[in-house]
Amino acid sequence: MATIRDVSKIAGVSVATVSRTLSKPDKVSEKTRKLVNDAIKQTNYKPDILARNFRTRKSSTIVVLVPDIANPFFSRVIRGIEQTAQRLGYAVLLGDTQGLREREITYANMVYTSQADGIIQLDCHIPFEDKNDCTSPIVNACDCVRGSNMPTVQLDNVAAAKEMAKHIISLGHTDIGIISGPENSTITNDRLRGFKQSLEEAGLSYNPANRMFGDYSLPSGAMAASDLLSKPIPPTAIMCMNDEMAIGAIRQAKKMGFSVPDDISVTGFDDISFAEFFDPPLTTISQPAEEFGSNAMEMLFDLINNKEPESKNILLPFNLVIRESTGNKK
Amino acid sequence: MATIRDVSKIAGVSVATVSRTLSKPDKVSEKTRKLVNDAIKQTNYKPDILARNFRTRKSSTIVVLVPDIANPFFSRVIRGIEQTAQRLGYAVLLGDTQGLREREITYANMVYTSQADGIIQLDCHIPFEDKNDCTSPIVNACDCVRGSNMPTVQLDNVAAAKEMAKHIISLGHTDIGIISGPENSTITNDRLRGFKQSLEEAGLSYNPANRMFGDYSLPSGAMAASDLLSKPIPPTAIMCMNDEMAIGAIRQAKKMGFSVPDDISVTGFDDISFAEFFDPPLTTISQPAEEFGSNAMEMLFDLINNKEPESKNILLPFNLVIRESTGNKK
DNA sequence: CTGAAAGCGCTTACAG
DNA sequence: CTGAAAGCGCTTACAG
Repeated sequence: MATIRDVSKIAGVSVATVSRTLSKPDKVSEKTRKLVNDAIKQTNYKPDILARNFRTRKSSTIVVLVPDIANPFFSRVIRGIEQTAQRLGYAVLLGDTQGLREREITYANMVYTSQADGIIQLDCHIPFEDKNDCTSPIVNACDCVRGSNMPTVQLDNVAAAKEMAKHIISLGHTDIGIISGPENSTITNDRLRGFKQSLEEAGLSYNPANRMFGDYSLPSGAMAASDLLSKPIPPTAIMCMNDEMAIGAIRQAKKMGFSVPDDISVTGFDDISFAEFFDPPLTTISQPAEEFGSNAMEMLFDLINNKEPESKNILLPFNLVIRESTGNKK
Repeated sequence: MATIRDVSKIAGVSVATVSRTLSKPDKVSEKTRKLVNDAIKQTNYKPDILARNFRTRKSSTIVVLVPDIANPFFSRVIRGIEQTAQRLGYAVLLGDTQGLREREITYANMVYTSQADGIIQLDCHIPFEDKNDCTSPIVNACDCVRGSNMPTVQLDNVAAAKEMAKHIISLGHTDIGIISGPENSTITNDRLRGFKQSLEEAGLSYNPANRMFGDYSLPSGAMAASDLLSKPIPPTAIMCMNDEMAIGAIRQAKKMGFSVPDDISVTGFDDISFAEFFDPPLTTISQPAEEFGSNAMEMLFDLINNKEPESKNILLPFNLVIRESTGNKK
């Protein structure tokens, strides 16, 4: 591979001039610029970005910590990150953490080792050994740590769950099951809170026995639904904290001979592409997945470059999408 | 941040010795080793990997070119890549190309600029300006370019499609629609070939009017099915080239009043997690998605390190999974 | 086993 | 507008 030195020799100028021609062409005379560009073409020179990054002390790379890349919602978030990163001149390193603290720390350490300039964390953990030492540029998106000083991009999960519960209650349901995510997730807690608020406003009481735990996967939704529907008097509606669990729940309900929504209404969350194509199409909360990514990346860009972001706590809009998996209580 | 120089001063040794303590501790006396390690702890020294990479002329990073990261099959492949890369000491850069040649080239160029040591391409394109100049370490996985000299990891798509078609034919279907991927894809062509082979072996003729084109998305499957089922005499079975299109097709069939599989059998390909939970559960071909990734990464590792890979053309096993979306012709 | 020294390919004040 | 020179933080022959 040709280096900047090879180019400078052929062009008959110094390496500084070649460098300048590349980075600040207006600071170079037209004549010299042509000389250099010709030499670049002749040698098929490509600047060594690794050397440049090393010299300028920035990697122009960010690392994204994602608990599960195969989750369709996160995939879309990452797509949003990648597109914006590309536009802003950053490369994206993939850190599939499986939610493991050890892997989160390993990947987050890349900032200390100059391999990355910043971090986007999609899980509700602080990915540092010392939780008080969040000195790295980091944005916490999607499921966010409550009360940390990390900047966030999130949904108003309380309000969204509240609106969903309200919709269910408006259909006449009073005995409502809930399939929630794992207990230590901020998203889970917020959505549960919204659910409870709607119950309360409707004068209904929250029955902890109606709450089942899943892990956001299809089978976990099916298992939870099985428990709920095996009760002597099963609930007439189930609110699920994501679409996968809702799809698993509906599948299980059908298997057990329940009709959806005639016997039981089921709702999801996220509005993944499959939601609309499922039978019945899922009533759910749509979220602008790509925007989580693009907003997080833009904010991180400001943080890395010591600009004050417009906002350090972005709340993205949601939308209740009513389809056919919910119906009036019979 | 502390540098290797800071550590060396505190430990009272040369930087070379600090470097050695890190990379070849057995070449350093126990006493010195302790001195150095203490100094490392005291200064909280973290080696600058960017500098190390620059110095050793390798980035320990690979870039993966994926047409669509939100595709559930590719997500799993990438998960396999990431896990194996991590194990082998490589970081993974994400190149969401949207199938665009321009973006493929941009990302593939990272090898020339020292930002990456190798490439995994998941699409059937040669991602270089000059298609004959595949000098970069590259592995072509999933949808592979036919007749290029890039090493490959793929499925025997001809055999898989053949087996699927055989299954459909064995149920008595003779008028079979096919919803295929885009025309220029190797996967598409191979699967079509397998389909035709089974027809031929069964003495059936291939009817080009029964072939619809999709783009592997849910809506495209629905649209294609709509065309197929609007025919005066619609086919009694539809073979789809992936699960999303099959799910879209079933959804559309149901909308149009067809029962699946009673009126029409529908098959998918990939066995994504939703396939099993759909109604009816999808008859499909399962592929070991993560293994595409791990095999590709292992092969790329050998290529990067100038070891001869065990095989340069890996064929992964598939499995016909018969569920309830296929049934006997009535 | 250890250290002095060269050097990886760039960028960037500085001087002219 | 241009060049000489320093230097980013490491690694690695080489010599002892």
